[in-house]
Amino acid sequence: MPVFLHDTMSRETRPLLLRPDSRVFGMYCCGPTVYGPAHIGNFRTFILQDVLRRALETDGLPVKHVRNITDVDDKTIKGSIAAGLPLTEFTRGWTNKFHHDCAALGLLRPHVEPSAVAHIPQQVEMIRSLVDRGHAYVSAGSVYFKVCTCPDYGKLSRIDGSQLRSQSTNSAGEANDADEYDRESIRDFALWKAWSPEDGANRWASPWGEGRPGWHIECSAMSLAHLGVTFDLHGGGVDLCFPHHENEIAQSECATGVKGFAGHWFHSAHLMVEGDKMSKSKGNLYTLDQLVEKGFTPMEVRYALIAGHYRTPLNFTFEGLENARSAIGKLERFADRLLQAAGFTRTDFVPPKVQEPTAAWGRFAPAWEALCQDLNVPGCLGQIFSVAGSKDEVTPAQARQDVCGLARILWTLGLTLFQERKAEEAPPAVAELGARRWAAKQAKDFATADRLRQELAALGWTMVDRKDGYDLKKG
RNA sequence: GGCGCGGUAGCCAAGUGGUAAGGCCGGGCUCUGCAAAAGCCCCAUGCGUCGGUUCGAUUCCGACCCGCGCCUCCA
Repeated sequence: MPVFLHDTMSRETRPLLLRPDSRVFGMYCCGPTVYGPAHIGNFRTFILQDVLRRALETDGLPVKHVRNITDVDDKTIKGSIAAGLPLTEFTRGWTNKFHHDCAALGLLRPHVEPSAVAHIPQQVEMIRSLVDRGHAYVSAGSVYFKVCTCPDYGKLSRIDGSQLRSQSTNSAGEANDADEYDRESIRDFALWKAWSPEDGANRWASPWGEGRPGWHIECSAMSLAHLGVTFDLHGGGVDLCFPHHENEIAQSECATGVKGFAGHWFHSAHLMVEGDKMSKSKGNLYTLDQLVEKGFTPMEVRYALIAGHYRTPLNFTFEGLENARSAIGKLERFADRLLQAAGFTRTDFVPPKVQEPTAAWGRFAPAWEALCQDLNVPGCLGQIFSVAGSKDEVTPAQARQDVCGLARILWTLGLTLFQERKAEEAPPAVAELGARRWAAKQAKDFATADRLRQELAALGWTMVDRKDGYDLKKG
């Protein structure tokens, strides 16, 4: 069964298939701007793209996943100058941090991760083509895209360009950039920006003088370089729909003369935090590190971020994170029972051949079908738990099929079970109390044992008895 | 104003023209010296409001109310 996905351009839910003349499914995703740590809102989008890619691979489609690194723009230049570092050194640090977080969250590495600063010649080339074809003009050393030369501009977001509200001030009430005055129309956007003193040493040669590329052009140039004139799917957060993706379409189609830039548009909804829009001023822009510091595992964060449908804004809350923790625990216990019924051990719980189309789904076929219906992750999770709670008697052979199906579905979701949680080391005084209580219990001196339990509680520790010993937990 | 998304139990969240998955929380039970954990059971005559179509609508149509996002560089 192919994966069906809603397409922003056509507003239809269509199957994702290999094109007749193609051997690989080309997928381009707008990546991070590396000027600081990515926040969980960024990661929601990247995780959703990861789930989509995994679903396609599970379906047996060969995918080429390209996700760029935006390492030359206003923010990276400003950040590097403030940090007193060369641009590439500054962005390398944040790129490494991004990769580290991605690995922790279980994201597959894209097959190609092109850097914008490493593709300046390609961007210049595309701009030159646009100028040659009359789709761009030079003004004061900058180059702008002439929107009125692109009749179908606005087709993705269905915005009628001529009705764009013109504004001479931004949302903060400040006058917009001086370069506004060099544009022929408010709708036109920069392809190349002339060097200005605040760019410091960051300047590149071009036929129009020294400067740097505009923002939108990098994705057009890099998708062309790595996926060709047209490709299968383009993804990003909803906010990129306009103007970024709209501009990409205009640039690419006008530069190559070929329509149908991307076959499918995948936009994921934004994240809210505790009912509020995420913003720096509200201090609710959480990073992975901040959540890990609060004791949550990256897997719990991943679960919480995929627990809502990708086209519905998700309200990220600590309650949701706790919910994810309980749910993962339940999944792990169920997997253990299933493994046991199949005569397997935990180390067998890996899906080495997820892309094997003949691999079994067992009772997890409905869970997979949910994913195929517009990447319905919440529906998929519901199906998994339905199996977990079912009273079906299963034979060992059926259990082995189920194990295969569960492993495949969890791989597709990118959920890794049985990860060790770092146990908090009990201080010596607490460990001493614990040992004394255990001894008292063994001696059936329950009065002393209960007293010691209360003393532990007073110190903020809980003692959990097992058959053969005990654990000390904080809180 | 334009474009778009959503309103389903205490919270989160699927879904369907034929009478509401699942998770969390809560309640009960079992087990356990206690506690915790775990397992089992229970938990929306109801799906924003009002009309319409229909044998039948939460699901289709219309209107309205409410919340949210984007509208030039935020995933």
